[in-house]
Amino acid sequence: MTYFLPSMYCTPLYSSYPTISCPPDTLKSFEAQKTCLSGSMVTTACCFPTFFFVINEVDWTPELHKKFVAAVEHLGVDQAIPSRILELMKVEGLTRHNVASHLQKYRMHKRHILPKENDRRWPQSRDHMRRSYYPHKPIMAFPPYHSNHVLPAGPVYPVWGAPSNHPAGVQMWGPPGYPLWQQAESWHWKPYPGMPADAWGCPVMPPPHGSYSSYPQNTSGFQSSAVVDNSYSMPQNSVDFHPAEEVIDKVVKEAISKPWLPLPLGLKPPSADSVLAELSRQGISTIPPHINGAHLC
DNA sequence: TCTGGAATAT
DNA sequence: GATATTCCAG
Repeated sequence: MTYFLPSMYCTPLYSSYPTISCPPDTLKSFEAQKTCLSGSMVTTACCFPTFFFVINEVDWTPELHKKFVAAVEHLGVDQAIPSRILELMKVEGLTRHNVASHLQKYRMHKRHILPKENDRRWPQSRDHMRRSYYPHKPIMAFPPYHSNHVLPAGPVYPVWGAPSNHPAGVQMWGPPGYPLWQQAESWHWKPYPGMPADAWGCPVMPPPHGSYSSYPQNTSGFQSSAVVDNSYSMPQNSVDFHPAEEVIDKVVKEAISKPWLPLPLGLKPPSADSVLAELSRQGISTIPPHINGAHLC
């Protein structure tokens, strides 16, 4: 899955580092930030002079998974092959490979779960009970913060998270008539490691003492002060809640103004080929020198 | 050459 | 553990 973030999140500082490696902790906290910022999950990111790439990993949200299951059920188990599932799902950006991979897992899960269900039709683990209270991931794409950000005319990223009739913590393996599947404890919505489950879509809240300069530049600090610490609890209905964009802005601006401090965003570059292909797809014919010929991986 | 599916890598 | 990537048979 590919999408862009507004250029404001790509600083000149970043652009001087066509190849950026980051420690796992940084990348992890970057994940946490993205959760706050967009409500979407991805794992690989790269920053270029004018924009910020996030590529390649599909977030199989409950909503997306439901589409997948609906397609599989519609086709029937025997006819459910990646290309046809993809056709039925009608999800822009999703590839046959993505679907094939998910289908593989889906089939493995069915093989693994169904025999168990004969013995225990209504598993009610404590985890499941807790997950039932997880809020929805927010429906939230990046607003155009600045008019000069480099973004395609239309959204190029899928925005999952339409409210469903099911708790967001529940992955629905199987057709709607089979609640036992959606309660399979081995297949569930997972929060980020180190983050409380109810931090999904957690808006970035200001620190209690009101000074943004107290935000550490390293992301573990950012994470602990703004994301993981849910003492800044969000409203009950997180779907309708918008993050404190101005707070995000300030954090980013501070990162720009203090380039000597560690970067707040963990960046892991994609392959040069995928970047060039994406640029081409976006109709960008002029390849910035940072990208063209840069050592990207 | 393309596709699906299993195995393997990340 | 989840997803992507690779490999191979059809």
